[in-house]
Amino acid sequence: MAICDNHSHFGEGRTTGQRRAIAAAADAFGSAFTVEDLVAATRRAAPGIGVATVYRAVAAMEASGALERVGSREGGALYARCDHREHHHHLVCTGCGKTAHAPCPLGPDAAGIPAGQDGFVVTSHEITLYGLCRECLAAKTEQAPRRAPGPRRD
Amino acid sequence: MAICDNHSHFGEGRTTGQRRAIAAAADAFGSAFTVEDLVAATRRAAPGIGVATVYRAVAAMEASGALERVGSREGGALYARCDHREHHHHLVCTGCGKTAHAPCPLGPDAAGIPAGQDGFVVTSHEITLYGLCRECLAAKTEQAPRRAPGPRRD
DNA sequence: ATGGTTGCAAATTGTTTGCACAGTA
DNA sequence: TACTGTGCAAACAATTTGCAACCAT
Repeated sequence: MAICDNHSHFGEGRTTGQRRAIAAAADAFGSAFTVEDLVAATRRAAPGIGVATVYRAVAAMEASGALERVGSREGGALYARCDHREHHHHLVCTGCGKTAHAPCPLGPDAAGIPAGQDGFVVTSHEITLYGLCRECLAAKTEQAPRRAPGPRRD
Repeated sequence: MAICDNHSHFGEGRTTGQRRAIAAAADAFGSAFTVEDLVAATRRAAPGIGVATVYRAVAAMEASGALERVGSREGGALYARCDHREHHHHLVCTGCGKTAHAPCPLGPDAAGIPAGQDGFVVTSHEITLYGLCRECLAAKTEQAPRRAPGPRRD
């Protein structure tokens, strides 16, 4: 799958300057970002861009698999660049929000899922690993342990 | 842990009629529910209860571990009764929203997490299993496959 | 020319908060 | 009596949508 046609981040849509700017801004992030972040970043290249446009672009990118929702941070959804290559999950740094991809700890094709529980048939799963990236870990150990933006269940 | 004192669902709080009604309503659910659902259910026993009260009660119950957020459904958080006994996860039926507990597929104390990825140190994880409960599975197989409220990433 | 895209602002919606009053401990 | 919990409504914040102008194709 992943009918990754010629169109870079958006599935079908037209290639406009704004969309290009949004895609570029998204690519530039090395960590997860909120729509708000993306708007701010995009505006550095396309000053007058509207929030709605970014929301619509994000929806399109998510639909085409160029973006993935990796959780949420205090009322705002977190996204990360990510080409739907194959089944994988995300590591999210609770310190800075940086994300990394992680192989599925359940195995190749999600084998190992304790199915049958109460007659349930598991069809899919969702895993998010929280932790600290190298930098945040270093910062944390050399200073007094501070409160981190704890894992949000969303 | 789970300093489950005499106070049933709320940690410290006082025992009021409303809170009792809310707790009872929460207990009555066999599946995950949104705050909206809970408000509706509670109102059958305590007609005049306010939304804010329920939100506050939900927050208290979540804090005390009597309730757990198990995802979100189209803009609304999903909760489920759940006493924080030990580390576990949830099975959510994509057909009806029913939930069940599931042991952690990663093992007793989350061993098996592919840590070290990019210098990350994994401190916690979050897993939600989606699938179909016995009833929904039966309903699905005997009829034409219908679209289910697909797993929301939150 | 055609239809998707954009901006702006208004509208929605889920959730929180301020405040005066009621009820528990 | 001293607070905590409750209701109501206003406040908020994230996200969506209507609509006219705009621009790839």
